[in-house]
Amino acid sequence: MSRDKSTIKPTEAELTLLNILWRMGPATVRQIHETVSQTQTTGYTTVLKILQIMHEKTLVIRDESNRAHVYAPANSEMVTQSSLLKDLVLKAFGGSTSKLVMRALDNSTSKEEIEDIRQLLNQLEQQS
Amino acid sequence: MSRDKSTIKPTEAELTLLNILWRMGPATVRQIHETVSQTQTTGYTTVLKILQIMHEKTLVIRDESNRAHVYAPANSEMVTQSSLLKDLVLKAFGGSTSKLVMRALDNSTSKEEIEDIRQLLNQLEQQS
DNA sequence: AATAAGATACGAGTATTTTCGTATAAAATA
DNA sequence: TATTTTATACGAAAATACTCGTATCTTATT
Repeated sequence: MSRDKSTIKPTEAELTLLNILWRMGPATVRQIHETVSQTQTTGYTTVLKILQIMHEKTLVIRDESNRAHVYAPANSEMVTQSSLLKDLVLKAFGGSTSKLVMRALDNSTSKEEIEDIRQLLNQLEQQS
Repeated sequence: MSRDKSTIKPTEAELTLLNILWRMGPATVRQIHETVSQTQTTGYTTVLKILQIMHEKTLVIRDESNRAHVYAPANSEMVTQSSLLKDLVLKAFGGSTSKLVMRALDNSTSKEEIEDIRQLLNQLEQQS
């Protein structure tokens, strides 16, 4: 049961930091650590280390021109979300995106959300 | 960055075996291993061990009345898919299911799929 | 200039997941 | 009955992910 190394799938800890970077924009380790600390107790050097690993994996880029390096996501939130969805579609939905979509929708979905999705479906139909 | 132990989220290897069980129905280790071997090279005792761990975690149930135990999923494919989606919504879509749905849909979605989803939306609207 | 504060690098410990070899028991077969 | 085949259990190694302490360097402060 080997893993696919071609896909750059962030681990959970990495995804936590990516989420912060998408919200904050480029940030130093200190800034990121402060934000993480609002919801978790994680050491400063732990955050630093994970960012260094993410840099090796090219999940983030960094500006080293100043002493405190400034980290930024290598890929947009959109691209990463799509990648994570693609992975889940393959591993849990037999490759069928529509099955995933239909499973995601349930009676907790609001009228507004339903309307938003309808509009997107209309747009997609026009394009094809 | 600790993990949530309350949620029973299968690991990747575990999900692989669950997929097989959902397709095959209840099966022995040997049967499961044979199926796994069609796409991967994994030892017999590796599959056995993972099933034993899954049994401890109650991801599967098993019938021990015969020498060769018969394993079956503890939860339906539907329940597990929903659980995995919920997890992804929280960790990568800020808790918004509609954002996930809209990201999942793109111009590779076929007309048939679009129509299927439309019908589901109609049904949901009626219920609420 | 000396000291303190703040930064990165890096090794290594811990936890989790995946892997498989070996021991042992039960059943089939010779 | 003896032997071979086929099971499970279990320990532990290997791979991956997460955590942090300490060394070292740079900048700021006294």
